[in-house]
Amino acid sequence: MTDEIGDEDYRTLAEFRFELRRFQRFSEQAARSAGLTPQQHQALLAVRAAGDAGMLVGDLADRLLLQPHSTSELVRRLVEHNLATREHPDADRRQVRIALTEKARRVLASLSSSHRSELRRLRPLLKGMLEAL
Amino acid sequence: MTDEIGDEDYRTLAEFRFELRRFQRFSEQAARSAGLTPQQHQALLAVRAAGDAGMLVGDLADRLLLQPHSTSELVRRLVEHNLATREHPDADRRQVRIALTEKARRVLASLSSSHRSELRRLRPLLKGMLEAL
DNA sequence: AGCAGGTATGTCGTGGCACGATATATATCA
DNA sequence: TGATATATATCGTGCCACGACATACCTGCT
Repeated sequence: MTDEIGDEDYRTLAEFRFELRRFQRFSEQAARSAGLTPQQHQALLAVRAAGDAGMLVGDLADRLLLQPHSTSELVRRLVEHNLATREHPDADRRQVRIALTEKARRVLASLSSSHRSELRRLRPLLKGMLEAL
Repeated sequence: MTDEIGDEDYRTLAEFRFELRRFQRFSEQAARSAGLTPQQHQALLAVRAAGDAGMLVGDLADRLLLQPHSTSELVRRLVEHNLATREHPDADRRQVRIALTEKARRVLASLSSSHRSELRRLRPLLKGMLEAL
């Protein structure tokens, strides 16, 4: 929009996106090796990060940037795979509160550890590219 | 795998992924506003960053982390929308060299400028989260 | 030269995932 | 109590990358 973009900027932008794709590929691969789809992994992480009280379907939709009804389907699959439980709080019985199963917590702990390592490995590279912009 | 992951780590990982999703949403939205699919945008950026000589389908596949035949379909759509040209080099007539059209270069310049701004805006946030891991 | 095998790209059919449109259940408030 | 809003769910659809396979071309070996 404002100032010009030069060859070097294109290279940096392309390189940044390339590294993001590699990270996502790493993450997808790790999730699938653990028996999860990438989306299921992201859902577990978001619920776990929200704390012990669990999370509502709508809140999860906000964090995943999905439509509520897409999130509803995702949660159905989590329950189907014994990764989450659904519960209607008495306060508002339209809502559905999601909590993780023991199995989910176990799988997520392992995935998160390898992700932290991978991100630490990528850190200098990503920071360098962010500087270059 | 090695050391334990605590509540704080889960929050940082979840926040990092949330910001990545937001950036991708921004990027998708920007691409669609410019009349491109997100994949088309990434393809144009990769070809542009490769330089004036253009790029082979296989090289583009490597940069986009796609299968060559998926990339072939993507390139077909680029040509269809007057965003790229295909050419068989004399040296090896199996290959297809991709070059950007003027239209593509114009659209990409505008998109890249807004992406650079957005990334500069995000920079402190992303760097902070990378530190926290 | 000619053929066997490799390489670069392309075609076709399929599946998964998020979406739009719509439905259901529950809550809130005039 | 009825009207409207909110939270979640269901159903059918479309898109994109993939697997399986096909085609064109190249290269080395004999």
